[in-house]
Amino acid sequence: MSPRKSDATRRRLLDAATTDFAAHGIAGARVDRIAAAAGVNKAQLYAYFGDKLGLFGAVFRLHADAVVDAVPFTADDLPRYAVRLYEAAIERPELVRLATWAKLEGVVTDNLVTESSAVTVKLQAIAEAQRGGRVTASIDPQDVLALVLAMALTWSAAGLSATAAPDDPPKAHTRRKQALAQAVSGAFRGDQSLNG
Amino acid sequence: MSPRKSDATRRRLLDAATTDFAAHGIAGARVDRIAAAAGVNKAQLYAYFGDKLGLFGAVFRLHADAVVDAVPFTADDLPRYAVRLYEAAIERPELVRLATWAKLEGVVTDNLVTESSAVTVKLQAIAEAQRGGRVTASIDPQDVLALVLAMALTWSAAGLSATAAPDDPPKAHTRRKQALAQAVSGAFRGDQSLNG
DNA sequence: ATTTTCTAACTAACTAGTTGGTTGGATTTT
DNA sequence: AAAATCCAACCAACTAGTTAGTTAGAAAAT
Repeated sequence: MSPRKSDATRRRLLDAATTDFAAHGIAGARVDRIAAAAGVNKAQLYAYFGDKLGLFGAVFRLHADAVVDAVPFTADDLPRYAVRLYEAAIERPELVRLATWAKLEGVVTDNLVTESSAVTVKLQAIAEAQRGGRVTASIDPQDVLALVLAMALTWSAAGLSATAAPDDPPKAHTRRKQALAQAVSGAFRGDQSLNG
Repeated sequence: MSPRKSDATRRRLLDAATTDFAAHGIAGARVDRIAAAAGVNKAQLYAYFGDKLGLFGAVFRLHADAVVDAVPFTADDLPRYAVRLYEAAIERPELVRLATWAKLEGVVTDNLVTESSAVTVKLQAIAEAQRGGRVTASIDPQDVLALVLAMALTWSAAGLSATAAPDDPPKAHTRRKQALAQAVSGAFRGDQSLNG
């Protein structure tokens, strides 16, 4: 039951694959490059993960779980959730890049962040916050979540605007986080009626 | 001075390239496939556009111009601008896909929608609306524009949520557009003080 | 001794980009 | 007007290198 050597090999492959898939996408990633970076023979890669897409799937699941575990959802405080997401997307941009590529390359049918079981919980929490008047009830929970996500990832690798980097001046981060919090706060405010 | 035959060839190449680049990205696109789809010999493609990246650049510029021409910017009515963008992104999703891929594949240094000269005009219009109290002054014009863009493209090919399609039920489009307009309206409202 | 983990070498198909030459219509020459 | 010349547009076939995926067997662990 000691940690088998193959587990370390697997791990090294996943790390190298994360880097390569995040940098180049599925079509652009190179199996040889991944194997070389991991210091693992290519045949091992195929033994563990079946094929290139299987490897991508493993990488994707790994990081999706990490983000869900790391960023707690607070339906009663959406601005805070948005800011947490902003920070996570900057510190570890891999998942956003992987997800964006997966979507563009069509390896998922429709939505991918929105289809996991963790999303159901979030939607229910939003609905509850709406009943309590803490989030506007005139926007569907699905759209609330989608918009918060989009706003939080405005400056991420998925966004079309300038991408934020960890080494940006602290003032820039603060400015964006305040803008984000204020915008999210105003967008879903529950105690007033607005017409579009 | 009659329209030269080569113009039609060029056009067919650009059309085919748009489809292929939008569908598969730069690395995923295939020069042979594009030439075949256009009914044009591959050597012509290289004669006209230099190389694969040159072709991508031509395709990208073509669609970027089309969108800037088609979607007028109204700083005094950001919700309306957002809804117009939502509609444009659904009717012709090519540009969003092309831009997203360009950003992911790193063919642009930092920002790409944000670096054109058309953006300067928009930023100035936002600043003016802020001075008039029609847009909140506590968010930098750059961030206002970035957030509006991100919100409008929430359900586009670039977003991580479910992608909207032209043949979605009209009710779904209406629901999303209302949600978008309300959220944008609340996010940048100028006549009240909100703390993040 | 036997199962598991690893590896070098291989293949068949595919890739972006090039070459050398052909076509058909317009311009110039006779 | 007929023949010679010109030229942009066109194309089949090729090159040189890369690609995902496989195989048969060595090394190591149990």
